[in-house]
Amino acid sequence: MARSLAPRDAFEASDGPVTGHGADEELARFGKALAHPTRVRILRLLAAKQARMCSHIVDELPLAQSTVSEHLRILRASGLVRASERGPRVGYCIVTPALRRLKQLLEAL
Amino acid sequence: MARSLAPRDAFEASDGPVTGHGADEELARFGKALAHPTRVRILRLLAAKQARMCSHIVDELPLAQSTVSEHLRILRASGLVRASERGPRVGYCIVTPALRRLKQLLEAL
DNA sequence: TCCGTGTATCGTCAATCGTCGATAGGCGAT
DNA sequence: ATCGCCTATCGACGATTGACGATACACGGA
Repeated sequence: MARSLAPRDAFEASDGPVTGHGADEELARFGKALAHPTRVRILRLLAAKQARMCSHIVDELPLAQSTVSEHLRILRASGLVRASERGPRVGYCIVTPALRRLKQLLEAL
Repeated sequence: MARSLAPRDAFEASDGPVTGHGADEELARFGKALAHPTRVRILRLLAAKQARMCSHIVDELPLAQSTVSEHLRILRASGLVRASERGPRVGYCIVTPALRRLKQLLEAL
């Protein structure tokens, strides 16, 4: 199942090379995060700080809570999004260095 | 099957808005193209002009010709890659405006 | 303590992906 | 016209995704 992919919050915004096999994998991970319109939408909501909690996002989208949670998991796994630790009131936010890293990787294309 | 996704060479490097539903779809399409390490690798090969023909790429990768062809199809469908038409000797290349558009969409995040 | 709120995970299902080998089709050269 | 090279498509397969509802889990408050 999909949930086995990333038990916890995932990767660093590695500062390594922008080409080569490692960079290919890294860029592909980011690409995967962006590869669904819903996830792009969620990123925008987080970037605009129009949402912080999962429930806020659920309110904005025509999707079940579990589905949104799953998209958030994928975003976390990519490193683009971070959950400000646990409890029922989890605050999500964009990981700015990761976003910068993504742009950097893309520049190398 | 996967081939039903894009019969022909695909989308323009639209110059439209960088936010909103349309932009979400557009960015997701680019994301999908980047979402596999092999496709990133192929993009690099094309960008470096180390490859032009499908067969060149097949030589560089441990994959069957049909698999590479499929990845190229997906890249074409995203608009990031273009096939310079005609014949058994198809030359592939990066579509620079599309790449620029991708970076532009990403900047809006 | 028990309740309510907010998230994550599970189990399931249909759809899509990534891969291959086989095969079809186009064009240049013989 | 026929042969060979190059690419696209087909059909199959196991794996993964995206979606849901149900359920388990964690914490703050009554």
